[in-house]
Amino acid sequence: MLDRRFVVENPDLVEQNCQRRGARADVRRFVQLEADRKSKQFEVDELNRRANEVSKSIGKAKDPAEREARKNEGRALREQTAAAQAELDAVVAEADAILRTMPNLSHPDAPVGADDQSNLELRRGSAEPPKFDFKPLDHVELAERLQLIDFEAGAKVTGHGFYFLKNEAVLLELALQRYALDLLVREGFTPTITPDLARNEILQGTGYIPRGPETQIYSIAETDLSLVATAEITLGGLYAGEILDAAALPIKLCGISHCYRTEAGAGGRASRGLYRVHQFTKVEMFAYTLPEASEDMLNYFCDLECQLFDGLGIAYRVVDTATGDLGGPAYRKFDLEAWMPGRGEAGEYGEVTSTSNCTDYQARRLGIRFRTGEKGTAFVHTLNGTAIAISRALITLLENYQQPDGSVAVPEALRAWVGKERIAAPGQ
RNA sequence: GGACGGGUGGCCGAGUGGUCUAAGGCGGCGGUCUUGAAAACCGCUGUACGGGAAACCGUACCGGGGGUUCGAAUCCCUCCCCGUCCGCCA
Repeated sequence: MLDRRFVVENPDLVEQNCQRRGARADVRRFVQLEADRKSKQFEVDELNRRANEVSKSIGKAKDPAEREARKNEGRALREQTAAAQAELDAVVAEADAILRTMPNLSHPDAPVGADDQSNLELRRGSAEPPKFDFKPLDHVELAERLQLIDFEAGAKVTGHGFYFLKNEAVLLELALQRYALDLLVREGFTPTITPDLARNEILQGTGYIPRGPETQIYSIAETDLSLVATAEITLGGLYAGEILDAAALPIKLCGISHCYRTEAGAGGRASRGLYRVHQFTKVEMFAYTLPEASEDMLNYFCDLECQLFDGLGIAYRVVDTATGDLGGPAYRKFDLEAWMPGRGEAGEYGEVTSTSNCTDYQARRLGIRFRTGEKGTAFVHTLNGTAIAISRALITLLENYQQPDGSVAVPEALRAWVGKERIAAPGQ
C-alpha cells in the first residue's frame, strides 16, 4: 500500500495515478478521513490520559468513600473513551479500505494506457519465429498425439482447467525447473521450495485478495489459508515483520511452487489447453533491495528471463506494461511474450513471464524494513519475476519445436535432463 | 490430534493487579582515563502516532484478537507460534 502521509500530501498526483491505472479510489474521501482520524485520535489520547490519572489517584487514595467516587469517575471516563475509540476505529477502517484500493505509483517511463493495447515493445530475443513448410499444430493437438497431456482425465478427476502431465511432458517439466535453477544458482540466488499455501494476511500483504467475488485465489474452508497463486506470495512473506541488515541486501531468492488460480471471469477467452489453467508449476525469482537499487534489479530480472528464453531458442519480445495493465503492487512491469505458432490464426505472441518492481508497496504492508544508520528504518523494495512458468513454457516448446513428422525436438539446453533429442508418438 | 511448559525491547532475561515510567545483563553510541587500544568507570540507548521552535510532554504497544477491572505484561477466553512427551502418518 501507499504511505498514507504521502497520499494526504499529494492527493492530485495520487488521483491522476489511479485514473491512469484504471483504479477507482476515492482519494478526496481518504484525505478527509485522515483529518478526522487525527482529531479523533487526539480525543482518544486525551480521554485516556484523564482516565489514567484517575486510576493512579485511586491507587494512592486511602478513604473508601473517596475511592468509590473516583472509581465512578474512572468508569465514566473509560466509557467515553471506548465510544470515542469505536468512532476512531470506524474512521480507520474506512480509510484503510480506500487506501487498499490505491495501486502503487507508476514509473514515469511506463506507457500510459488503459490496457495491453498500449504496451510498448522494448526489444526482441535472439531467435526468430520458426518457418514451417507445413501447417503447424497447436500444443493441445501435439500433446494429444504424443500422449503428453491428458486434459480429459484432469477434467474428470478435478475439473476444467486441470490436466495430467504424462511421459516426456513430466521430464520436460523437471528439465525446465533444473534449467532455470542452474542459471539462478549460478547468479547467486538462494533456491527454495516454498509452501503452496499461505496465510491470508500474507496474501493481502503481497497485494492478493484472498476472498470475494472477483478473487483469483482458492481458499481453504474453515482456515485462514489459501493456495498460493505464485511463490511471490510466500517469498514476500518470508521476511514479513522483520528488519533486515542493509549490508545483507540485496537478497535474491528463487522459489519453486505450484500455482493455483481460479481464473474467475476468464471463461471463453483464449483458454484452450495449457494457456490458462488452474494449476501449474513455476520457478519464481524474488529480491529484496535498497530503494535505490530496485530499478537495476528489475532490468537484471528481465535480462535473466531473456537469457532463459534465448537459451531455449524461443522467439520473444519484451514489452513495457501500460499503466492500466500493471496490477496493484507494480511500479513498473516488463513482460516477455513468446512466439506461439499454434495460437490464433497463424501464431501469436503470448505472455510467458513477467517481472515487476513493487518498490515499497508490498514491504509497507508486510512490515519489511532495513536499518538506516544509527536510528531509523526504511522499507525495502521488493521485486518478483518469473523464471519459468512451466505450463506456458511447454506451449512454446511443443509448438516451436514440432517437426514435419509430428514429433517434437528437445532443445539442446534441456537434452541432458530429458535424456533424449526427440519426442515421438508411441510406436513411431 | 492429545497433555504439559513457554512467547517480554536489537539479543538474553526478571517481572502473578497500582510507584512497570519494564529490573539486570549483552550488544551499540558518547564520555573519563590512555601515546594508541583494551580493561575499568560514568551517561545515553525500542517503535508508532499526536502536541511543541526546542528541551520535552501525551497516547498506544510485553505473540494476535477479545473479556474482567477505576487500573492488566500480570487474571479469564480464544487463536497463532515454539519446546517436551504421547498418538497417528509418507
